[in-house]
Amino acid sequence: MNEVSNFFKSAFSVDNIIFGFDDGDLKVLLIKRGADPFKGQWALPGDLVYPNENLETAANRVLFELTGLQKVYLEQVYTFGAVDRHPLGRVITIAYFSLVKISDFVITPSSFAQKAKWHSVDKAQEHKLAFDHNDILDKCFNTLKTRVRFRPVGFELLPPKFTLTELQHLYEAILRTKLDKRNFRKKILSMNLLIDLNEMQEGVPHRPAKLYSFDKKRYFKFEAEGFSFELKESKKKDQKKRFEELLEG
Amino acid sequence: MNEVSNFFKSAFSVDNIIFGFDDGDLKVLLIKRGADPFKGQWALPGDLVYPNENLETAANRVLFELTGLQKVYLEQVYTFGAVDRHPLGRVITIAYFSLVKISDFVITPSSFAQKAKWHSVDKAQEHKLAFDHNDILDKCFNTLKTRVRFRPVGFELLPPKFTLTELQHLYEAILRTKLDKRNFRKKILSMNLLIDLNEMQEGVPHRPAKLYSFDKKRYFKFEAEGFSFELKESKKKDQKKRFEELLEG
DNA sequence: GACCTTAGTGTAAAATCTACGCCAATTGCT
DNA sequence: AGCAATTGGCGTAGATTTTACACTAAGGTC
Repeated sequence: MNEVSNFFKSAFSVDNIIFGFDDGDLKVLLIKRGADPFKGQWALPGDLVYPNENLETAANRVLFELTGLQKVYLEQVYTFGAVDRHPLGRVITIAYFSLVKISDFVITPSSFAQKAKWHSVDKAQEHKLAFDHNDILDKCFNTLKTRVRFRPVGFELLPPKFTLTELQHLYEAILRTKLDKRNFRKKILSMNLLIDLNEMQEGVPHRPAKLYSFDKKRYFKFEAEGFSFELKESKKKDQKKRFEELLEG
Repeated sequence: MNEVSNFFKSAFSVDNIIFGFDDGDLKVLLIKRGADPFKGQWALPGDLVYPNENLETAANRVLFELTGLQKVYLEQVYTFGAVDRHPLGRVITIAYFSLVKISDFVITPSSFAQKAKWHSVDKAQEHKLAFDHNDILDKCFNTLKTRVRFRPVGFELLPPKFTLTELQHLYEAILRTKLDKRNFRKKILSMNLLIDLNEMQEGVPHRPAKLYSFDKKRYFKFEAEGFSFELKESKKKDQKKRFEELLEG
């Protein structure tokens, strides 16, 4: 036990929590495991890290093999290392979360990806996932929640052109709260992070909304300076209640 | 390379960034390495994680062996896993930071601890530390900076009884900024997290200050509810400048 | 053209944040 | 005893930010 070589008998993996936003709903990409352990159960996509591979490289690899996407938002969240978390040996896992635009997403032909499916986050949290993946999902969702309040990462989840209402719905889905429309717009527009495209939605059965895109330059400038992106939820009680009813119904 | 057994040839360690506060200065505990690699260089205290040991247990163990302290604030920060970060093999390290009251601290007789020394964080950042420990220190210091703005973790660094000025100096040392005295007091007191002990400082060569302690009950209550502890720095330019001069001088 | 749906907009009151200066209490020195 | 030196402790007015809130506009469908 005191031999150094005894320590070099463990492995590490990365697990990816891939969030997407579609249909007013925050989703997470899960795969159905084809092999033991936990064969047949839903799990987070992940893989062992190659001996000569950096952690972030591994996370990007998993993401790419599954979605065909590169250069998307990816952030290390937490490392899970309970002794018994993996039935085959000592394997700790480093959890990353990434944000993808579902519109960009195409199922890749890899066998890995065949069994991938978007689940709404609520539903996924109710499932019994493989390994300690429920813990990992919870932790990452919480991180996303706080992240979105202080960094404008939400845009990573939207298509290149979006309406203010879509943006608001995204925030509401992540924060699981209802926001005041006028205050939300005021706040977002006052940051000057949006570019008004002078285009309109088309083919919607109601008044079309203006389309905006995200001003990356300004984003990086702010980020360098360090800024806060906090959004407060409505404090009025009935408004909260109304939203809770919406969530339940 | 595709044999699973090939993956089980790596190890992981924990590294502890132990912050303390003394003499108006934020400190970090470093040890002088007694063995290769990096013999004679300053390094963060850390150790390989035992095969049957949880990560947090390992971090607590390192902390205890070095300081004799248990049950102190400890938080996982980030995992560093560059392929070449350790000269002897593939070793990734999970960085934890902890906050200790220097007043509680007694040098323990372990050989490990013999070579431990508190360094002011600025100075430590200027040193060339072993491994990638400079990166780790920077990351953890930044995490502390943001943590302190939103959670009242600062109290973990102070003795059980402290004055408002001491508390303010602590915040200023961590945030590396100057805060307005009256606004700081107003803000802190308005949170009702402090207990007025109705005691005074003794033996100081000036008007003695009131002593306060931290109200843990309220802290946990707030934490459960989720609250913000943001403190804004003074916006007036000359005040900022004055502080920069202070830092330099 | 009636109706349905979502888009888009302003304001007043409340709360919070910011800047700012002076007297009080103690020690130590003469 | 008196004075100098040091830090403690306190209030307010103006600016800014946040919050609550409701109606008209535009387009599609039938």
